[in-house]
Amino acid sequence: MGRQPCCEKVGLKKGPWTAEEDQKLVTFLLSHGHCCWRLVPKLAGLLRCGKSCRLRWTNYLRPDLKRGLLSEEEEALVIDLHAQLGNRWSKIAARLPGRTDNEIKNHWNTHIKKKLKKMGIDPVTHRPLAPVAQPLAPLTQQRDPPQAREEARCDEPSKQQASSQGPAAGADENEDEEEITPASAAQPHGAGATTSSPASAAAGAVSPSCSSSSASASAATPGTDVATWPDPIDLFFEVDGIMGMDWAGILSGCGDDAAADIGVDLFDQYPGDGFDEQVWMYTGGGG
DNA sequence: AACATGGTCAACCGCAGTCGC
DNA sequence: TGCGACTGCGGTTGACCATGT
Repeated sequence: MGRQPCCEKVGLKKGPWTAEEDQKLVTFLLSHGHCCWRLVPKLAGLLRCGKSCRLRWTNYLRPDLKRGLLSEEEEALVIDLHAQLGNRWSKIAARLPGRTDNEIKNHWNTHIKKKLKKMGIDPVTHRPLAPVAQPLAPLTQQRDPPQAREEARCDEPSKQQASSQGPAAGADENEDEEEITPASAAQPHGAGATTSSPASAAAGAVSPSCSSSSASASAATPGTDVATWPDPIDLFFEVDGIMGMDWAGILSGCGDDAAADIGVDLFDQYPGDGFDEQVWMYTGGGG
């Protein structure tokens, strides 16, 4: 007994959004907010399903979105959070103001994953890929310093993710929130300040971070020790001279293009007059 | 200059969780 | 308490663009 589709698919448009559709959706949402996504397309005069509208809004039209490449701090944070949370992109995205889960997921799959692999790190487990230069020694031979234990611990969430995401992801939702709360609390959504501090905050206040060099490790997971594994994030940014890239330039050059691509400057239409991003975010969320 | 290949990103699909009746 | 509807999430796909041959 299958579920009903989220909307009547007959006659509904699919595929890339046009500038006109974007404009309709933004105009509607900015003036009405969204009470329930199912009604949005009808009320906004769009031949799309609500789900599609929500996605478009969430991933592309939201005023608080940053566009462009992730900064190195953001990448570091993503790696760090991924080590803790696994593929829970929405959770990770929640720690990066202005970034969407889709964007982070894409960035992970296209950039970070490759870099990690190139470095010989398993992007899933954040551990060295098995039979490379330094095969894992038997546990009894591992003499892991605290730092190594921290990194080893990063394996836990990933393994849960890989093996049994369901229970881990579902039942522990609140626990996760609490666990990482220090980081998230320091980063209200839309704050726009993306620095490395959340990562280190998470690292220090929460569970040991993969990127952190702080020695707070206590409960290493037996069997996951990696004796002399370098800090993955430090290593990551040494690869391909990423550190040397002109991130600021890249970032500054990207934002406008995205808007130009859709042929409409969304927020030219909604100048400061009556438009407050912060307020709008809550308007949209609250319905 | 044309074609082939690879990379990136936006969007869709299906599942799971939550909420209301 | 059970059922159905809605929302959100993560995985996957397909189109577009850039680069290499």
